[in-house]
Amino acid sequence: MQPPAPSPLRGVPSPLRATIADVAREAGVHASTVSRALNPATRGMVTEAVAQRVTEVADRLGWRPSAVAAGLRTRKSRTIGILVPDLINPIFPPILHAVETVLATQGYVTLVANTDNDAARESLLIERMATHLVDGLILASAAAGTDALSLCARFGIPAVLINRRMPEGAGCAAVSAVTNDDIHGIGLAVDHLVALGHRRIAHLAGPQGVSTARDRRTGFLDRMRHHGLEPAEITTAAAYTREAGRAAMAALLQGPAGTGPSGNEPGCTAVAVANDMLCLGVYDAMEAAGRRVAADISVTGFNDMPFVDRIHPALTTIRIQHDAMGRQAACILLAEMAEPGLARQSIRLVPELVVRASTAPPAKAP
Amino acid sequence: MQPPAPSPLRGVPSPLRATIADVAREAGVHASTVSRALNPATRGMVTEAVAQRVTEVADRLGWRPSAVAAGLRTRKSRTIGILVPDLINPIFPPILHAVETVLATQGYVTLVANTDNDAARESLLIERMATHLVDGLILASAAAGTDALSLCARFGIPAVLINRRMPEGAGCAAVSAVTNDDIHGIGLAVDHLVALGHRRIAHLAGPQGVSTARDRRTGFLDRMRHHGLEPAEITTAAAYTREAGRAAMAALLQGPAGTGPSGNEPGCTAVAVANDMLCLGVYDAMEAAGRRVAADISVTGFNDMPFVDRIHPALTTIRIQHDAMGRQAACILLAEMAEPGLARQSIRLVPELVVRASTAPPAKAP
DNA sequence: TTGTAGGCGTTATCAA
DNA sequence: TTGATAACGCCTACAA
Repeated sequence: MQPPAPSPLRGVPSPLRATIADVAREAGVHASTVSRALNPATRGMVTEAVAQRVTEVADRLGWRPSAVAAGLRTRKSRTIGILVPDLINPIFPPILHAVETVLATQGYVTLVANTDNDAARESLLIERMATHLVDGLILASAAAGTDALSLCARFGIPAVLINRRMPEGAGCAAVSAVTNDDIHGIGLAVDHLVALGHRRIAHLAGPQGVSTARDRRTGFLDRMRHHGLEPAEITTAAAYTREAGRAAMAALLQGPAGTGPSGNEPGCTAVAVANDMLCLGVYDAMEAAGRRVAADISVTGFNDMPFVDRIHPALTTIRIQHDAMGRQAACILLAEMAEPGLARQSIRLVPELVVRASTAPPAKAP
Repeated sequence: MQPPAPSPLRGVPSPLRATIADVAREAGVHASTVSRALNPATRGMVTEAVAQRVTEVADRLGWRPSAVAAGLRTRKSRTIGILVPDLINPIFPPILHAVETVLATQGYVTLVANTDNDAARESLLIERMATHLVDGLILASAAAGTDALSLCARFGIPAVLINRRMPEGAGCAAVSAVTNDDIHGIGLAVDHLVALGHRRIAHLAGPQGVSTARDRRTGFLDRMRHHGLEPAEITTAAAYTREAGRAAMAALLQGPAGTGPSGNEPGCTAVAVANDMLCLGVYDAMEAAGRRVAADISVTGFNDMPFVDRIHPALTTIRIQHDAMGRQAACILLAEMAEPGLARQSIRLVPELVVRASTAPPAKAP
């Protein structure tokens, strides 16, 4: 009969919000009628007059639906989770933004969580999201050997991989994925360097646990072979971070013993790096070693993440379709949520080369 | 009697997970005993032998707690929400990371949502999070004139503001906040420019809806007055984005009619910009106009966001304490969740000047 | 220490 | 079209 206390003491477990029962009492109808009137999907089952009155009362009492109570019955939350390995990497926010934009049009809200590249944390987050009844999951974090997909299967949560895919024939349940054509992308970098005249080209790879890293490495080797070249060297960074990039490049600059002209020179005139984040560290290492990017050693990145057009020298890199990637993933997820039996699909987006100032013809041998 | 179907068809609303009742039946005890045995907080109320057996059965059946059902009773979720205005701005991820790290130690999981600087979306997200029973909220997005705080109060959700604070005496409920000393920070930039010999200094301000923008503007004016200088010009960018920065700087480069030596010169030799994101646009505009950063016009930023040490010329800026900001906010939130009556606190962190290459003495008049 | 019963707020299935 | 009733899965007085 009373509206809920107007300003409940914070933290006191009193009835904070009006419930359907409150509205029913006040409007003089049964709770189930209120439920029907207030739920857009069932509003048609109720006389317009009743619907109006109920709505009016609900507004007056400040009623809000309890997603928890509704979820307990319906197992739905109109919420989608996104797992990201590392929000600090600027390529993810634009992708997230695209995902959110699409999902918002369908009334879904998006919750992002950071796995920090930690498989245990990833599992915890998936469990937690499952328990909060997310209707679907977008995984930008899943690495091979992770429980992510089996957890999704166990909880019956539709999931779409993004940016990374599971190893072919890994025996795990089929999932849809939206990825880059990483093999093609790194090939563009190699072609560009070769066209500039480089022959001794190194690859600075990322941690091989994820498909992007493996594909870029494979693609590098393939394309070098295509040009009849031996890879000068392949180093693997410990993580996709600036610091790991610096460390890996520092090692590479030492050069394999006896390869360089003076025996202690880097064995390459160009490096195709596995991603832009690593490139920042590569620049750091080169600066520390007194080498000039482009003039001494050409560098290519991957991702065209925001801001790399303004670093110095501006980075030549492979642009991926951030926006399309997010949009496609969201669309596939929506489709699979609507129709769970739908065939899984794997979309591979085509990247393009963006030439800037970090690449140049090799310096003449002294 | 049966464990739940081992591999339930996805999307079919069958009993996906074992419930406490299933475990009880299988273990030959009552459901409430199972509840007590499985809840760490009440496990002591049960014989160790029973606890063991119950746990074992629960594991075997793959039981998972349903946060939804539990939340419906307890109104708790051990989940914290974070609202961010724009994930694409690289200053937020490091702050989020610090928040997550602290909260994770207490067993809380963190869910991030993007408001996109949209008040309506912000309200929707808060409602949605409330309805998902987040135990607390960290708001990096709240602008003046927003419903955020009243929504939190209505739902009884403890909240802490971060990076921004509410206007003093705005009549809104008191909230704790962790911010920068923006007034001091921009003062450091002015001092630095004045020390270099600049007298005609402009300010490129951010949208005045948020406290950071207002404080930096105020601080700029104060400090100029302190030095006995008139501000050369104050332009306000339409948003905290690179593009808005470019547009604002382009306008500023036109110069107020007749101010420059030739009547169409910019009326300043230096610009103190309200944040680093805008600076990227400032660089763009200067490049387009054929002006050199530092050599022609000095530029200072604010935030020391990741990567600005590698743009060209490296940005002189004001470093804020990302990490401390996140940590402090998380700690305050934890304290206020534990003890709702706690006095609100406002922490202001002290920023520092980082001198790089985007500032230099003013060019001699031709 | 364990069992009993009732309820958290909503929706779904009946019957009227 | 509306009302009655029973879940959804868990927690918690209270009683035994």
